[in-house]
Amino acid sequence: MIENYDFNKIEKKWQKYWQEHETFKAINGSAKKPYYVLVEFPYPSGAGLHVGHVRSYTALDSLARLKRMQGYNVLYPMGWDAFGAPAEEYAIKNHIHPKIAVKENIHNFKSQMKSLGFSFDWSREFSTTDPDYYKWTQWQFLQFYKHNMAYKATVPVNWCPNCKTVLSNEDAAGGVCERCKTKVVQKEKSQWMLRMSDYAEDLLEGLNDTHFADKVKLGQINWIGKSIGAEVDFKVADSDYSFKVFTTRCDTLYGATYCVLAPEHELVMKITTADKKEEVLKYKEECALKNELERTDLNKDKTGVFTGAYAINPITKNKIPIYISDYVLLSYGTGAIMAVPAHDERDYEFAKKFDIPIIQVLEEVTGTPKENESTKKSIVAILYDENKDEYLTINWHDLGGRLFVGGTIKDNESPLECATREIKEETGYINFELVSELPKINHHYYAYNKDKYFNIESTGYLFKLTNTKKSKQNLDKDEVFTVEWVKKSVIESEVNDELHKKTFMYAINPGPIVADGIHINSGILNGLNKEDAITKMLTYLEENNLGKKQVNYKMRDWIFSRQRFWGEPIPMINCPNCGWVPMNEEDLPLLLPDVAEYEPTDNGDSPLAKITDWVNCKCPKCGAAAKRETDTMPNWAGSSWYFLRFMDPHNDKEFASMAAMKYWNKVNWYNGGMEHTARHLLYARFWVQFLYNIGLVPNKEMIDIRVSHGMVLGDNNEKMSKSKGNVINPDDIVKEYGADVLRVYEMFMGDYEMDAPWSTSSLRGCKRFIDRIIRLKNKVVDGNNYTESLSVIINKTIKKVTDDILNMGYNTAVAALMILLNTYEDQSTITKEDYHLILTLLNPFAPHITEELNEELGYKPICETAWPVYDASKIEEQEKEIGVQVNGKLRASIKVNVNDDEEELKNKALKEDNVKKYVEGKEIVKVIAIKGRIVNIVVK
RNA sequence: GCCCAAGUGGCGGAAUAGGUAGACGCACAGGACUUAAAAUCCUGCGAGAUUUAACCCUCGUGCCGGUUCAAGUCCGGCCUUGGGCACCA
Repeated sequence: MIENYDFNKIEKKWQKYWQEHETFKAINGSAKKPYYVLVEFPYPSGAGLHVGHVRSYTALDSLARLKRMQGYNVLYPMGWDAFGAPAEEYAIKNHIHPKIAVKENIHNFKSQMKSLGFSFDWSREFSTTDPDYYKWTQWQFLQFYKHNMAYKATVPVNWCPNCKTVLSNEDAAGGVCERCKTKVVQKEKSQWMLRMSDYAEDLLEGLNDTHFADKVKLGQINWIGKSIGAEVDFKVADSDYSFKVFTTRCDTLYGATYCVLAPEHELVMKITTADKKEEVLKYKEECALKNELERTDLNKDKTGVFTGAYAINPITKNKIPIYISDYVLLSYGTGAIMAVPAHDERDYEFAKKFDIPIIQVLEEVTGTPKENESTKKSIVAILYDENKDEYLTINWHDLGGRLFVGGTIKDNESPLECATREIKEETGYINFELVSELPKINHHYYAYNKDKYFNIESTGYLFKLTNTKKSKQNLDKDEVFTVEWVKKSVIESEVNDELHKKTFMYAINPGPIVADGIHINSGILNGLNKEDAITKMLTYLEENNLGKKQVNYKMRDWIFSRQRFWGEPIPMINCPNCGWVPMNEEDLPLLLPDVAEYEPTDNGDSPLAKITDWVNCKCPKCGAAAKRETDTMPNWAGSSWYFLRFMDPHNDKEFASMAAMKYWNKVNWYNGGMEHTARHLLYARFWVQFLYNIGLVPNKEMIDIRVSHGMVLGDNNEKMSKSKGNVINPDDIVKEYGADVLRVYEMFMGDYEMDAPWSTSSLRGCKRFIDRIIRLKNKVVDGNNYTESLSVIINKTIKKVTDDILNMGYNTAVAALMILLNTYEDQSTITKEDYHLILTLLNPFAPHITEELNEELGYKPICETAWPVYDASKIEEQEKEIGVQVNGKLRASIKVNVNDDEEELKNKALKEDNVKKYVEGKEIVKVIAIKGRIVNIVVK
């Protein structure tokens, strides 16, 4: 660094100052307004702090510092989410208790964080692995249990037969064991579950009380997976059996041409006819052998078997076949579906394979409906030449562009006859055969030659040319076009008519119609759109006792057991007399034992199961010899409520006092990684809502704003990893460039919410920026006011930086400060106040050097002064330069007063030579003049 | 396959409501200072045509269309990349 500025010394000096003055200590119950800034606490890995951590911690640090200077009592805490697999694996390898490795890692992380000058309130620090903390995690589990929200159930887990261990879904990715690549199998295990699905609707509705980013909300919504639909009763023909199906598309009931039961459905063997028994049994066995991963992996090709039985479609009364297939899951809905192949991807695929009828009951709509339309039926015929890979088109040139053969169906003519006739008449081709009839389309258009609006039902056909022989065309005299064979690409770019475009899409891309439209072949629903038809059908079903409205969710209960050592022990005891008994609350915490072996057991039980003197205990209820639960809690548990503990971290009577939680009220701003916006956030919200319902927290939602940051990638645009050799260690950067430069660079590197690659030369640019800030001191002269000529830009910059920090526009905030610096540098001198201002605005990003320079000016520390307020009246510029366009093209720019009216702007614009050049000799059709923005002159 | 996000100079990225595209920074080039280098300062920097020069002109925000006086921004379709989900009826 330049001159006498040793940034290492300066940074240490101010970090010491903040520590000694408890500058960042949050005070519970302070009269100041509370503001709670939270960034996800890290897992303290052995690799140390990542430059990605620095990005989000700096961003929220700038927010915390700004809010503090605005007079808020800011809580910006930090802690450690230290349970989890890596520490456990390290322990297995080295026979060291994971808590020792965790302690070292925390120490390392903390000193790294301190070197970066984050304004955390370290007095509130804790780790999820502290007994004082996990005591309360266990206590809360007991509350779940006591309110019948925790229960044991047998569920399948991923099991590696080679490692003899239970695998998480992440470790079993792709159906093979992460470590030994052995095929993972499913194994049934009894596990603790939390009744999270009971909260599905609350978790969905609760989103309305939050200000999460839209994409975060969407993630929550998708995970919960609510679908509103109907449960419809289907009778089995010639029997007393019936079954229910769940459907979100009861409007397509007229198109239901078969039913499918899950192979495990209890009705399957009861309805299967004698001749099909063997085949059905065989299929059921095949399915039972597949694990879930295989069942979903094999989704390329549909499989299934006909049961021999038929169901009665409750609305058409038609007999439709009942199949079994593993594409229907027993665990969702009723384990049975009605299949509508015309309007569902999976049903379409299945029907094609098993040759089941496909009935279209909904037409897509193209064009715009108008009043007083005439109706008619017509065709669009696409003729394909396999040899040339080309399609036959009719080019109307300026009259109507490129189209396929089309025409109106005459009386006493079928659509197919019409299509055949039209191809012959319009193009002369006579030898072709039908490939497929395409779905019908409801099309609205305007016919110029007849000056009339039409609403037509168009049927599409795809034909294949068999030979190129032609007869004479038979054309009306207004049919002036050329017949052209063209490639697919030409059609995609030149056929603009919506009807013909869509017909072509159906031809080359056959499949079900899942879009909205209007119903056909649908009795009482004909003419209705999807939404109205669903409503009408629901009413009809309910009135006729055929079914009812039903809501389903994808979200399941939370599997809460892990067969692992390094997690919170689940405080439950299994007594031979009393069954599962919760531990007494006063006996918590249930500590993890101090042992030296952490290998999982051969049967998949947690390593804790081997520690007999830990396992064996007395039943709290009857005193009999009993055994502890040996499973531990998932990593998600401790992180589901840590933000509450930060509000009152040293409380030994409660997990946090109601008074403390009421004071802080909510986490105002919560930042974390994209990968946690779905599950962690959902678990945390579920946990909070439960605590709220039993009266232990003040709000149903304890997090107000949630945003997520982008990753810092390596300079090769790939994720940083040791193996790719693109890892940047923040320590190295702090040592060479200083914490302030690193912080400013990470804020400046790009859009905060997006991934951004590391660039060391860009980092150097930020060093230059800081150096220039230091050198700027040479221009400072006495003066307690802003330099008058700088007033506008100063006030603008205050506004920009303030707004940007509050809206995550960190990169543009830094850019605004660079612009201010450039302007300062153009001056021969600046006042102390000018200088103090830029230091203050830069302080949230570069807190050390700005404090140092500010101290040299003789001001009191920035962290103890108020954030500057801009003067709105000084921001408005009276004079402005705006563009002048002629026919939408920029031709000049003019200086205007912001209050100039339309007439004034027009006059000024027309005085410009270059504007005159384009206007002269032409008629001015229209002038669009918008105050202080733009003038556009339209000429003819 | 479905859902979401993104695609703008050599690069990272700007562009509150559709209103002068390319702010700010990097890299690069030329110049100043220096014996020299580094550092620093000044100038230029989307592509192309034209010109002594300036102005000016044409094109340009992944591709093809559309709406509009005006489109990076809105609408329809397509392509590519990244992320999430995985037969959820």
